[in-house]
Amino acid sequence: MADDILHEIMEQRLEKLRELSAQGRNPFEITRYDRTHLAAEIVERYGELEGKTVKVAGRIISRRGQGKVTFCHVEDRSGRLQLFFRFDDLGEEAYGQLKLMDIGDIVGAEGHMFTTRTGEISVHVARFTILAKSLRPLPEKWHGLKDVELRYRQRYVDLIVNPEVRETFVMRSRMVSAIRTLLDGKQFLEVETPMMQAVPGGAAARPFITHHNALDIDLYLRIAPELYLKRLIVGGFERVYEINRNFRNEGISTKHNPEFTMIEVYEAYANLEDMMRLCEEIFVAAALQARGTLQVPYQGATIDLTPPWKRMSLFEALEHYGQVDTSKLLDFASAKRLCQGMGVHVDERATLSTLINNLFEEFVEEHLVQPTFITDFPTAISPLAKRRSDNPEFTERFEVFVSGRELANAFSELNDPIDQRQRFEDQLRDKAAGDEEAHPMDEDYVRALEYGMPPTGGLGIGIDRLVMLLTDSASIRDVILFPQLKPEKGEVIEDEEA
RNA sequence: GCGCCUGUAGCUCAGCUGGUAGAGCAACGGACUUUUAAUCCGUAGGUCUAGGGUUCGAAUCCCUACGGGCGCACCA
Repeated sequence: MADDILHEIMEQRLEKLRELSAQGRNPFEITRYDRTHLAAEIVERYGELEGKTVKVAGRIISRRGQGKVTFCHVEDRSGRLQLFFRFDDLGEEAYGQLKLMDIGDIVGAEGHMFTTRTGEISVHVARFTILAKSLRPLPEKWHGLKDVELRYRQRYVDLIVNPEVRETFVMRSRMVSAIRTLLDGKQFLEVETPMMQAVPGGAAARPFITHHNALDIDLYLRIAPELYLKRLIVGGFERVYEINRNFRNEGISTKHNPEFTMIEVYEAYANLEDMMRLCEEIFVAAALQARGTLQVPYQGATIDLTPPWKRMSLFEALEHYGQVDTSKLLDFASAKRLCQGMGVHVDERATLSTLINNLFEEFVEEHLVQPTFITDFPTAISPLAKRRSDNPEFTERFEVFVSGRELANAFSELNDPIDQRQRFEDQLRDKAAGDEEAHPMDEDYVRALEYGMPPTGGLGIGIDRLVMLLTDSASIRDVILFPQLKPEKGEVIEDEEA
């Protein structure tokens, strides 16, 4: 806050800034600096650069002064490099400038390449310029920034001082890029569909509500792009995908952030089998990009992503791991009795879906460490999936579990408009019975299906969870740059309208 | 929403059954012309998250609030 009393350290640094300005060297007036090399390039190509002059720029992250000679490390996006300053070379005035430079400052330096006595590749600085003054002290170099609250709130500091954090987000970006490359190569089209929707569909979740003033209507932040992407299949795109945020107004945990990133892929003339192969391919592409191997360490275990992955139906899994009598799981009343009989928690708001989910979490999930397709979900909990032709009580659907966690969900898409309308109506009955997350009716979506949608396979993968897996991160907050936290004091905007 | 843990200097942490706050790093001053967690000497730095209470006396014990972590519930 501007009215806070400035701390002593900041006051000292402001004084240095004033001194620089007085010398006509106000760093904040500088607009560019021409680098010749990045730090990592220099180290890599030292053989040809030795003795040559280079210009580098970055943040000063350490300093070892030794009287008439000073060593610093400067860090740019590629890595770090040592700078060597010597009184005899720089002269009194330039060497004296070092007094005005602090750890954290952004500096440009020019000089020839050499190796110090201890063998470190360094720039023998002939000229340097402070390009931006850092007024706040950085956390300590040795222990870094550990306070998780500060790490999430001030991610910029976390990124400066904790290199593995930077590495995680670089890997995230490269994984997403690898997925795009894979899909683009298969002639999928990346599209963008509405974030603000009048009917929040495509998943079972509570939405965020927002308001459009000019139209004077409430809109919902999307909980999934699914129904719009399938409209595009109707429209003839045949292969589409979207990588973007979904918003769900639910609890926050190590596995849940209110906004999270999903990829959804739809392919016409493809079915569940095709989605299984595509899912495996996407995981493989991301893993090879991020780790260069399909044997990935996760929280002490080793996950083998080599296809083909294990397959097991939902009910097989319940019978196998929990000795659950799955014949009782086709309607709510008997499922409820079964759960009560087995001592499994039955919430007041429980639905058939949540009961099956509870049983699954209780008995099965923890066992699914290696990647596994769980298939054949009941139709009652899969309102957008096509029925199995051999048993209409079940759908052609799978979810992927790795390390006890759901990472993907896919089905052969329901393209029969008559059945789809019926399923929505069933959902409306659930809603009337108190299921807040029952899928709403979407008349326009049914209308789209009435024009005819080819048989289509669809796949959704939670990108954040995939990144967690491939970066060995325990919390979703470690793979989201700015995870949702309660606002800091003074950060809440007071409602000034009315 | 519930339970457990947690909040001390810019950062990382000590501070025992209550006696009014300490280290390392960072900072500031000094020495040091190839260091790398540089070293050595010196200096400064705190409404102990906030507000109540108990007490002669509270960072410490109690209550409340706020923030954060983990687990549960909800969900992906």
